[in-house]
Amino acid sequence: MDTNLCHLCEYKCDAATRLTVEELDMLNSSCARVNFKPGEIVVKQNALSTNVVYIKTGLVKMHVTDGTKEKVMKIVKAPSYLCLPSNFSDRVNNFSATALEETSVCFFDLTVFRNFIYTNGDFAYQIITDLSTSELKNSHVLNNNTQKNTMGRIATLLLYFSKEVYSNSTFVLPVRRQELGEIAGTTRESASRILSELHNEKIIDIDGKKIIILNDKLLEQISLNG
Amino acid sequence: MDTNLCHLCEYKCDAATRLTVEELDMLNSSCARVNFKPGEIVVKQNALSTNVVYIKTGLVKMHVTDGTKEKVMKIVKAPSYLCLPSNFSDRVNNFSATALEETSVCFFDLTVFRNFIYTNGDFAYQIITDLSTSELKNSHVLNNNTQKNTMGRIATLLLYFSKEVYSNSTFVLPVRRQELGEIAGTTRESASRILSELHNEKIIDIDGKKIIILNDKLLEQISLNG
DNA sequence: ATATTGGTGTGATATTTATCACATTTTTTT
DNA sequence: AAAAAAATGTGATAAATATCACACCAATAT
Repeated sequence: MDTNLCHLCEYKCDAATRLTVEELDMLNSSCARVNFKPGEIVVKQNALSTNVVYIKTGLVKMHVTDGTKEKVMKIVKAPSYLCLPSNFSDRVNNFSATALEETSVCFFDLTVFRNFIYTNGDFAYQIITDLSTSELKNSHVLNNNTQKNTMGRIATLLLYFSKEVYSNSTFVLPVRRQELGEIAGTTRESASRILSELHNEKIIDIDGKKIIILNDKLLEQISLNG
Repeated sequence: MDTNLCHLCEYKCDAATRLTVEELDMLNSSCARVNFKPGEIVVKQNALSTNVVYIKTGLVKMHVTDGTKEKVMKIVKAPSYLCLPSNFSDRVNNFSATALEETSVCFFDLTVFRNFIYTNGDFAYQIITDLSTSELKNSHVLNNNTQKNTMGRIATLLLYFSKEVYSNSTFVLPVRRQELGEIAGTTRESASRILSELHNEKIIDIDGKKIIILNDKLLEQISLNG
């Protein structure tokens, strides 16, 4: 049996569960499935945004560059759409997306997807809910990045990986120190130094990219900032 | 003639122009129109988000507080919806909104509004476009706030007021220095100092809250950051 | 009109963070 | 396995920004 059919997909997003079997078959015939390895580019900034990009499994970072500096806007965990705002506004990708782990992606035809919004109110409503949730998450990122000191931001990031991504107090960082800094809005050196500090204070254990959170309470405290 | 009818409204948003006369009449009967003076609170953080809030004219700031610090997330200029993401996700206002200038607001019943999404694909599509555009704008704010130094952020803000809000190289700041700092993610003192510096370098002229941009090119340059 | 309050500008200083430099470790290539 | 390249940790220093302090001005209340 070919499990590569949209209506049999076990990674359907909330919106897709609102589609009829016929609609899912239409979606299916416009769907290209691609797997990416860590480091591979899924979406390229400034390219035309002609496909809806949906990650079924895996983890990616969304990032922008202005030519010199590289800023990681956010980490996106599957299942999730990657570029809906670009799809529906200026049709140009505002960010690049790079896989941090083995990631499986579906590319859908934008026209097919767009028609569902017109013809299936349930689907449209769910997309609106998704966009809304995503925008609020972004706001928290903004708040996190502008109101906290560097250690608070790194702490928040470690907790995010531990709780949201890996659901484990032990995990392997999917990024190197340089990128950790870019995500937290600081430098490689500062990121490294702060990990050391957290280690010295016995809040985390470090072995290369492997992190063990020893004192969750305290890390939460630091994350909320001081 | 009663011009206080939605279908006669001259400040209709893009989405509302997709509604039929009948739908606009439904909207109208669920609409409460309120005017706010500068400093008055339009929407309160943590209150239930049971209304769609649409600003027809005026200017507001969206802000959050964690109990101690006050962070201005963004300035929103009419015409615009204020809280769609809160309306459609957790139904609790994630931000407060405070009028910066005389602002006229329509409060719509969320249920009526939500029904239009199910029944009018054109309307739904436009809301999705609006949310998308708004999310991308937020991303730029994030980028602006995390990648630029303080002077760059203040310069960006002055250019925003000049170009986006007042369409004039001379304008009256709708906020005091304290708030200018909060928007730019810095302190009152730093904001004040940077205005002085820009003045000393003959890039702007200052008379209290009145600002004249003298060297637009250079201010753009600073905004892009150095 | 005077007193009180809130807003502002600016110096002095402390704190935070970035930058530079380089030794060390880890990973990749040949 | 050896060599080369990339990533990391950490000290020393510089730069940016916040904090504290206080004088001054403007608006508002008494």
